[in-house]
Formats: sequence, structure tokens, C-alpha cells
Amino acid sequence: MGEMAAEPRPTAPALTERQEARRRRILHAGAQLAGRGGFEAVQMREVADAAGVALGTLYRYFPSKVHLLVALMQEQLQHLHTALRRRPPAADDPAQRVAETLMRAFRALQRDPLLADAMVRALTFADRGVSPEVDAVSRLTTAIVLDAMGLEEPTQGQLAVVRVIEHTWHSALITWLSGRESIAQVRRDIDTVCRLIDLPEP
Amino acid sequence: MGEMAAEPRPTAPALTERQEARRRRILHAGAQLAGRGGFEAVQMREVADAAGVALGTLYRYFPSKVHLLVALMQEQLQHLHTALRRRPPAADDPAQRVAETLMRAFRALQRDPLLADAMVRALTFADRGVSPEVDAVSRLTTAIVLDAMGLEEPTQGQLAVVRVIEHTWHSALITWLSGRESIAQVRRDIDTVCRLIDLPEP
DNA sequence: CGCTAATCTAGAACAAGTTTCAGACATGTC
DNA sequence: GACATGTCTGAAACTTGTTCTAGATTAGCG
Repeated sequence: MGEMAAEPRPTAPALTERQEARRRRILHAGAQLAGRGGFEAVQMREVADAAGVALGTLYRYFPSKVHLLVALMQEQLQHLHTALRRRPPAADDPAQRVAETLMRAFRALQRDPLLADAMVRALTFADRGVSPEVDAVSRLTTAIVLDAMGLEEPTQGQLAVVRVIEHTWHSALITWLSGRESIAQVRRDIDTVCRLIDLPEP
Repeated sequence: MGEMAAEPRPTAPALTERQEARRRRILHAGAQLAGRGGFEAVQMREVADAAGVALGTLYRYFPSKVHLLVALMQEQLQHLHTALRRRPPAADDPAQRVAETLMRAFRALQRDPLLADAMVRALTFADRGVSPEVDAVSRLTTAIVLDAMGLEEPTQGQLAVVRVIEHTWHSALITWLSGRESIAQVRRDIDTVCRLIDLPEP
């Protein structure tokens, strides 16, 4: 409805300190609940409770449960991105660097599978109303992959490859989270799709 | 939660004629509602109403909304599969045949984007409780792609490629449905991932 | 300080998925 | 045909996401 506590393009309305703290408490409570119980355990009333905030306030900060979880994903990726910039993958081959990067991300998510479940389900369930936020996540992922490839100004063809890699990563994550694909298969899928990287353009 | 009206592995309990008819009415009603309004327009009370069936009965046939929509997807893929067997893609190159096949599937879904939205959202939102059904859909998709590739006994490597193709297809579909990717981009993604097909194994 | 607008709280209310239950109906068996 | 069993109906109840409202608090400003 009215203002939103997050990301319109012109750098959000600037929260006061208490508001910033509230936002963090909410995100933390959400992560906590997601950590045990996954997507369905993140119940808005409980989040509000755990964050010491009224339900209406929670909805002012995050207009839906999906928004909340997507924001969580955004945070996680942010962390991952800076961590990766600190210690970038070492391999010579761009494809190997990307595969290593993705598997690192994957292992990070593995540490808290239920949280991962909640975030990923939210991401793929998000409808048009959440597009800007989902897009932000997508751009972050793209940035991470491009970093790993060592590209500053990718061509159209390279961007298509990156998109396919992201598609694969997302979808493989989902099938793993719902128990339909093993970790070994995920690794294999990632290695497979990464072969596209050093392929000549058609 | 006693019996279920669908798919234990040993070929479901055999429905009577009236039951088969009910099942079809339910699926039809679901498709109808999804056709306008997408995922959220498929309201269980309305489905039951439109199918001329009590709510409890609906839940006996499909234990959740997601089950219902996944079953719909399964039906659609069934149709597509037989249609494709009748008129298989013509190209010489396996990669082109797969790309053509997927774009045909894509166009079929395009005809009813809201129905597609409902089915795909259900697929990716499905949790472990729906795994068998989602798996059935996955196997169908695999069969379709393998058919297009002209493979009877794929190697491990080829199966990995097929999985990556499916990942890409699913995820590209989602991004298109939520308006974050254009049709041209989807086509490009599909063409890109299909290049994996005639790549030598590493 | 005192005013005003925005924000926050508590709690009720609403919507849609899901569960439950009592009674009616159908099916198959003797 | 009558019984036993399983299925279907209609309606209420329960759960959880979301919205709304009235009153308290807070923040910014003169």
C-alpha cells in the first residue's frame, strides 16, 4: 500500500535507527523460524511476536510473507557476494571458477536446509507483485556468476549462458530441497551447465 | 487420511466409472478456473462447486490444491507427449529437435498463460508431500526430451544434460510467467542450453 | 514546549486452504 | 433383498495469511 520499507530505485526513504533495528529483528526472527520448520514454520504472527512488533507493523515492513523471505535471500546473497570478493575462487578455468562458486553457495545453503527451503520456495512462488524484489535477487546472482567468470562487459551470448546457469542453479536447488535429486546429481548438473562457458559462440 | 484416489506405485485402486467421471470433472473445473485467474483463482470451494462435488470429496481425490494442479500438468504433458509422437520434430540435429520440441511445448502453454502459471507455480511450490506426483511429471518431461534426442539408452552424461535442459526449461518458464523474462530470452535460453547436446563428454 | 503527521500497537475481522463429522447413498456379498 | 462397508454430501470448524480500525507513541518542527 503506502510507503515501503525497501528498495524503490531512488534509495528507499531512509529509516530511523529504531526502524532499522526493527527491520533487522524481523529478518532475524524470520530466519530463526525458517531455520527449524522451513517455509510453513514462518508464520507471520510468530514472526511479529518473536520480533517484538505488531502484526500490522510487520506488514508495513514486508508486505507479504514472500517479500520477507525474498528479502532474507537477498541478505544471504549479499553476504555471500562480499565473502566471495574477499576470497575469490582460485581455478584458472572460468568454468571451474563458476562451478566452484556455485558449489560454495550450495554448501552455504546446505548448512541450514530448512532456511534454504523457505527462501527458495518463496523465490519461485513469488508472483508479479514481488517482481522488483525477485529481480534484485536475480541481479545479485548474475553479479556473482559474472564475477566468477571474470567478465566486466559480457556479450549477449555470455549473458544467455549466465541466465542458463542461474536457471539450472535455481531449479537444481529446488529438486534437491524437495528430495528428488541427490547432492551428487546437483554437483553433476552444475558441472554440466558450466561446460557452456568455454564453448565458442555459434 | 485413509486411502488416496491416486497413484500408489502398483497402478492405483481402479476407479469405478462414476469415480473416473468425477475425477475428470474435477480436473476440468480446475483447468477452467485456472484458465482465467491463474493459481489464486483455483479456489478449492469453487472447484468443488463447479465439479458438482462436495469439498470433502474433492480432497479425497486430490489431497491438496497443489496435488490437483500437478495432476493437471501431468495430463497436459501426457497430451503433448502423444501429440509429439504423432508428429515428431523434423530437424536433423538432435539439439535442434529438442529446441523445437521445447518451443512447441512453450507455445502450447502460451495459449493459456494463466493455466500455465497455475500449474508451474504448483510444481515449484510443491513440498516433499507431493514428491511422487512431481516426480511423475519430471519423468514425463525427461521422456519427451529423450524422445526428441532420439535416445533409447542414455549415458550418465546424457542424463545430466537432459536434467540441465529440464532445469532451464522450468526456470525459464517461471521467469517468463512472472514477467521477468521475454519470450525472445526464453527462446535464447533454450537454444543456449541445447548446445550442450552435441558436446563431447569431458 | 506544544502541535501535527506519521508510525506503532493490540486486537478484531476476513479469506481461502484444510479437516472433521453426522448422516445419506452406493456397492458388493451372502 | 438385507447387511456391511466404503464413499459422498453438506455444513461447520480450524488454521494461517492478510486487512482493517481505534487509540497510543514517536518524530520532526516551529
